Amino acid sequence: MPNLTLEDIARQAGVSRSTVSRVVNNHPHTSEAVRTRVMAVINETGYQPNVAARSLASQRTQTIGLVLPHAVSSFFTDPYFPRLLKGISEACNQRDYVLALFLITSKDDEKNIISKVSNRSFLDGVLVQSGHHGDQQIIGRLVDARIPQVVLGRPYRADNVSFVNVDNVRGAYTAVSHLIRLGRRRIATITGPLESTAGSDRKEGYLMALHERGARINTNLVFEGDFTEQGGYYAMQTLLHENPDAVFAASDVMAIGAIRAIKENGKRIPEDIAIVGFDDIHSSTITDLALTTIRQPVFETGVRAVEVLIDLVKNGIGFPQHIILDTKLMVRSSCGSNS
Amino acid sequence: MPNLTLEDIARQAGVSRSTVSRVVNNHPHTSEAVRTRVMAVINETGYQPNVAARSLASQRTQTIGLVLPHAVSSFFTDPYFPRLLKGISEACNQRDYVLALFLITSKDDEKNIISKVSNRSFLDGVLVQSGHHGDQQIIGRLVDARIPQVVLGRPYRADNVSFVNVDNVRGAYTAVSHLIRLGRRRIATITGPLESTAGSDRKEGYLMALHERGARINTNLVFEGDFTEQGGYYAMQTLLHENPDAVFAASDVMAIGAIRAIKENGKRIPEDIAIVGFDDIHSSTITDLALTTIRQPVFETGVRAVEVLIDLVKNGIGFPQHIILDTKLMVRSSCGSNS
DNA sequence: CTGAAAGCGCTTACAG
DNA sequence: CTGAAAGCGCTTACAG
Repeated sequence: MPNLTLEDIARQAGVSRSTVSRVVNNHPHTSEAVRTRVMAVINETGYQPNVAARSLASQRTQTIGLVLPHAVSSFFTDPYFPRLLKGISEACNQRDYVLALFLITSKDDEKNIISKVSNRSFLDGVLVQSGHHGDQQIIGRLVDARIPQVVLGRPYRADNVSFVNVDNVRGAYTAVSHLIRLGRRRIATITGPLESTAGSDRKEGYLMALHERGARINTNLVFEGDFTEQGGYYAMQTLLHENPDAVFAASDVMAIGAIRAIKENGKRIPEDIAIVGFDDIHSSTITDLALTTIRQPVFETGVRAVEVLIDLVKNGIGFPQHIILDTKLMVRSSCGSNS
Repeated sequence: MPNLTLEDIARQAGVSRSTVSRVVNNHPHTSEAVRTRVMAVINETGYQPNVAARSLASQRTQTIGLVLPHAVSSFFTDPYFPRLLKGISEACNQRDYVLALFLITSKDDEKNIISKVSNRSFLDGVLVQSGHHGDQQIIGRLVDARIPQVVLGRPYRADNVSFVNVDNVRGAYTAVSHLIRLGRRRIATITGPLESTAGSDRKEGYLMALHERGARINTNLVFEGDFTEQGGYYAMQTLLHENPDAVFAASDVMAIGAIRAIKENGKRIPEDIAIVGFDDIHSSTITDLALTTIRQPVFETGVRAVEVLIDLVKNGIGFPQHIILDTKLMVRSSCGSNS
């Protein structure tokens, strides 16, 4: 069967091409009679509009891109990405946008993808997962190309760019304040990579909470992790030498590693060491211990980012929008209760 | 800046539109002199061809779709998908194809996505993750629409459709044979969902190995899981009543759950119960125990699927291609050594 | 509410 | 090796 065109449908329905186009696109001013006649022919024939022709004429592609720069290594281990992807994907479906995915895994990829993604005729807008210095390049290119973009996470230089982020500072602050309220005094932290904004923001929250109670910071209680279980495990092994009575791990995955180290060391949780994580990944890997943690709205981050992006696409880039979503302390048994 | 067109470049380079097009697309018959002149103008101006116009004229989109039907729930917990995605994504980048992602998370999504994906003008081809009965619908629609497609996994009805799969039967057979060789006699299995082809194929491998040694099957030693850690945990709790001396878990994630149940029960691994998994997810979550497992080439599955798909796109659908990749037994400490 | 017509920016035989 | 020209299949002011 040859591909059907608007022209074919028009002929069969006895109207003009323009009219069929209006029906297909739900334009307001079409008479009920004509509309039903045309729809009948469309359903009968299974006509589907040509996407390229439509984009060419309308200068819209109804497609947005998602760029994951430099194959964020945690992409493969952290449940963060699947949840984010689900939010983005559902939001796109609902608004009738298609999602194009770009995983940057090498320098070659990067060049290629940057030039593809900055072609205005290709995508209506793009979402960039960010939080590392290296991401500035792609963000800058998109700004120069005047392509609507929304950054997921906090970019290093936030001016001129819209982003949707979670309040990492406040989340970490809340976690550590909780430990302080419970009477813990030697509170350690396993940070994320400090060159990432999520890592450094959560560390800042930790410091803020300690400063607030007027404590001096013991730098031996601060250890940089990498958002992996393995990293959490090693970090905790080192921190154990300092005899902490609590730990704030900047991700649940690292908390799981830390717990393993603590147990191997023969200490009890929460009696000897209380622990709080960050993410609320619902990991059943640790159901023998309910982990107190900071829940962050990952799914919602994806949805909001798509909403903002589509707004920029439709109404122009204008002023950058900065959306900061709240986190929530989930109290469970891993840090005990007031003593 | 107004968007540049071929016409603009042609004018500046003093050649025709056709010639610029040939240079841009690396067509063979263009003189070196003209080529360099045109390229100079292109680089100077930053010209990028209009994607829609190109698709419309060439009837190619250079885009392939990846459909994940019914939000395979393990998408959010199993490291399988990120690895698959990486393989697919890298292969696409290298061949200059763009990847459009479709997560089906609801019935509404499904309708929408099926009709979008079966529009010939939209995608050059599509990859469908499969292994459930429900996936037949979308596969059928794509066959009807004569859109090149490759199924990831084994579809229920394999005729007429190309697929790339892992040899699940043989993998499971190898795992269980290994346990038999080690002298284990009460070998249990935690299967995947039996309505999935991966689940039932791996169960078949288990049965094959036992039949081969002439054993009767004890159905109490077979328990259906769901590829989650939680599911593995519960399955193992039940199986423990049967006093098995070995378990074959149809996924590493389930094996992790099973290990938890075994330890809670006070049994030793591998002395009391040997365990073999499937996947080789390199989970550091269980580094206190090195898990013997069947490695499956997930990344390569993605790459091969893209290769086959692009072949179908370029050379016509023709006869369906069935590619079955080998697995490999990774012997570690969780099932001990010969006794 | 509907139609005729211009235009979106490419590719690709067809000549030469 | 290069150019003129047809054609890909839509959308969208502009009239009426």
